[in-house]
Amino acid sequence: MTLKPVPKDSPKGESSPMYTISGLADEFGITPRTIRYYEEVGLLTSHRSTPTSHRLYDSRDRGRLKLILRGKRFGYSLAELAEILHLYDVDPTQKKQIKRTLEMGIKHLEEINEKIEELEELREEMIEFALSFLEIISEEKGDESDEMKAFIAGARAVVESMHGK
Amino acid sequence: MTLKPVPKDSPKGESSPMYTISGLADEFGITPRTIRYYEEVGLLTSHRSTPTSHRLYDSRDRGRLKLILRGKRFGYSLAELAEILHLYDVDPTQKKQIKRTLEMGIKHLEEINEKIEELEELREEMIEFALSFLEIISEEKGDESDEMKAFIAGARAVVESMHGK
DNA sequence: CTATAAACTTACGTTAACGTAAGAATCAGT
DNA sequence: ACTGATTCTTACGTTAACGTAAGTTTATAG
Ligand SMILES: [Zn+2]
Ligand SMILES: [Zn+2]
Ligand SMILES: [Zn+2]
Ligand SMILES: [Zn+2]
Repeated sequence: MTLKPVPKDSPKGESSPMYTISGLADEFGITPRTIRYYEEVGLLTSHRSTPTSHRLYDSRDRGRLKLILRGKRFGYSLAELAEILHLYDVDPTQKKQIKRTLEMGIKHLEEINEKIEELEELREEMIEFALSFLEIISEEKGDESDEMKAFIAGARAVVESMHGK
Repeated sequence: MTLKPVPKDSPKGESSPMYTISGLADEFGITPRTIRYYEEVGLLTSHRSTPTSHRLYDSRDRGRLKLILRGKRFGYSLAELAEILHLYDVDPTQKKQIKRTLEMGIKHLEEINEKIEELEELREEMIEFALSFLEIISEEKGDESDEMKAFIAGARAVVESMHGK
């Protein structure tokens, strides 16, 4: 009988969970190269026992990576993300940085609010269009099969349920 | 006295408003090159009197451009946008395309819904962080000027007002 | 009609964000 | 200690989405 397999991403002696580079890559559907690149441009950090050993990541690094990937999905460039994530790096005891950090943070929050509003507008537009599309093809009722009619009715129900939030 | 200046983007004899390429570019804060590029890759169309004359755009083209730019701001690639905007090109009398078009449209709508949820999560995370940040610097009350105190109070009010939607 | 201003085509240049390949080093299991 | 799987560094390659420059053509105002 072999030893209980230790979870690959939680090396034994450690107190907090640690992640390998390919562990994170697999989890987030990216490649190790991407993670190394983020470190290369100063967006992410890793921890090594010796300067030549393999990279390890703690849950804080993991959270930061998650934020980076999330930001990317909303069209932020890595440069913008570096600016935004700066908020998470500031030492709250350094009075000098506080004001600017808060200003930037609030500015970014307002940008996010605008983005949410715009996304909701986009959804509304698409919904309006889909509904008018459904309207048009319903008026052309003729050689439509029962299956097609059912499909159209189903589609209309789905779209309607999204309408008005 | 000169003639009443005709709006640059509404050539005289036309019934519906027409836009020039730089008119649209200025309006949306992009360059003519970008608009030509979108046409080059088949995302946008223009209308010309002769094959060599200047490009003109109607309000439908303008709306489409607006959608493209909006999509870009949410991280969609031009290829993805081409797929999404396909919904607007389909002939509703072509039974064959209807089903697939509706399926794609609903799929994209669901993606947008997920994006909105994710964006709201991101906002909540940032708000939580900002609040804890404000908490920390408030506990270190010592050599803070009145101006700084007021600033911090103001920031907290702003962030609080965003909290919980 | 002429002179600018805009727009056109063509084509090469640029940048961000990785991909990919090669060879060396490190780690994990036996 | 051996071995196969991972990871490492280095470095050149790639792609999307335009930027930019040059020379030409088309529109518009006087
Ligand atoms: Zn860390
Ligand atoms: Zn509506
Ligand atoms: Zn048109
Ligand atoms: Zn909360």
